[in-house]
Amino acid sequence: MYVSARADYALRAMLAVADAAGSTGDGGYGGGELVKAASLAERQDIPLSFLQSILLDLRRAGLLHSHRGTEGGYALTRPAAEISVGDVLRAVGGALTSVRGMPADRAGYHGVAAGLRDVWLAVDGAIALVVDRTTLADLLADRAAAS
Amino acid sequence: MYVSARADYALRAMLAVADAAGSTGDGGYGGGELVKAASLAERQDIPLSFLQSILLDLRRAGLLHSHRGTEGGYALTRPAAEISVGDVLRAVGGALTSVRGMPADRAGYHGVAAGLRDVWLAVDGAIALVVDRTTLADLLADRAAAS
DNA sequence: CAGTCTTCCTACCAACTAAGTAGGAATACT
DNA sequence: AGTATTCCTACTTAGTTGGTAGGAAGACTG
Repeated sequence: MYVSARADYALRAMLAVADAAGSTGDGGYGGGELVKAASLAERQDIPLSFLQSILLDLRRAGLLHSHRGTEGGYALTRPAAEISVGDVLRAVGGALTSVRGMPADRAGYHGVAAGLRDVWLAVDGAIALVVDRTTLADLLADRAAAS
Repeated sequence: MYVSARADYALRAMLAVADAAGSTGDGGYGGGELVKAASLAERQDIPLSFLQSILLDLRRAGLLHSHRGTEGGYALTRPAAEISVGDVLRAVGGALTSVRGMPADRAGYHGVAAGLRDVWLAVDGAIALVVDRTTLADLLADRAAAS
């Protein structure tokens, strides 16, 4: 699996949003707790203008809610426990497994290589199992337990 | 997981070598059954000169044995049942999982994102389980069963 | 209503990687 | 000697990724 900078930043930003809002005690989910893009960029060392285009993807995917203006910012649309790592990856990246730039399920093998398609599908399923099982809340809890 | 053209071609070439030698009845493993690069290229629609650089990788990784000259060609160094898909992928591609171009185990997260590293390691393990369990012989057998 | 803050959106640039090509040197057989 | 084939290096080309610039649109304050 290849994790692009875009996907990596997206996850870190989502975690930072969940953490900032969650510190108020409502489990990371509350309409009033908006976090500014500049604050996220600073806390996770992400170039601001690049981050903004990523936040746009996340909003279009329905994972974030945004608000403009002086007291604007971003907030989760669902509790952190209901957002999985896979949700975020698919919001910015497309398919989890790709063969030569195309999704794994349209590979087009022939002859002796016909069995490869099933291997890629099995890999895709194995990855999905891991990333869909892990939620943002899990990752934040791990951190709290480790510190 | 991203499967590059190089990795895809490598697997198809290895399968073709195993199949060509295996048709003699010795299970795909015999020093005398050399397959020419041009023959592999034609059977799996791979650009010949590109294939040659891939075969070189496979030879350096110890998966193929080669012989020059008029009756030259390539053969497996081990029976097809002892070569896994993962062996081939690692021969041409490096790490199975990479984050921003670097191996998953040296990610360097801080703050709220610290838990991500464990996610990537879990993904890497899940992929390895699939590709190391599947051998070239398995794939050839699947094809025989399906036809 | 003017001013300020922030998100929103499009277009663009630079660097890198992947994919594929070309040409020749070394080796093995006849 | 001649021919066939692997071997190896260097190069070209096209696409993607990572990142930047500059403004338009909306939201609050006074």
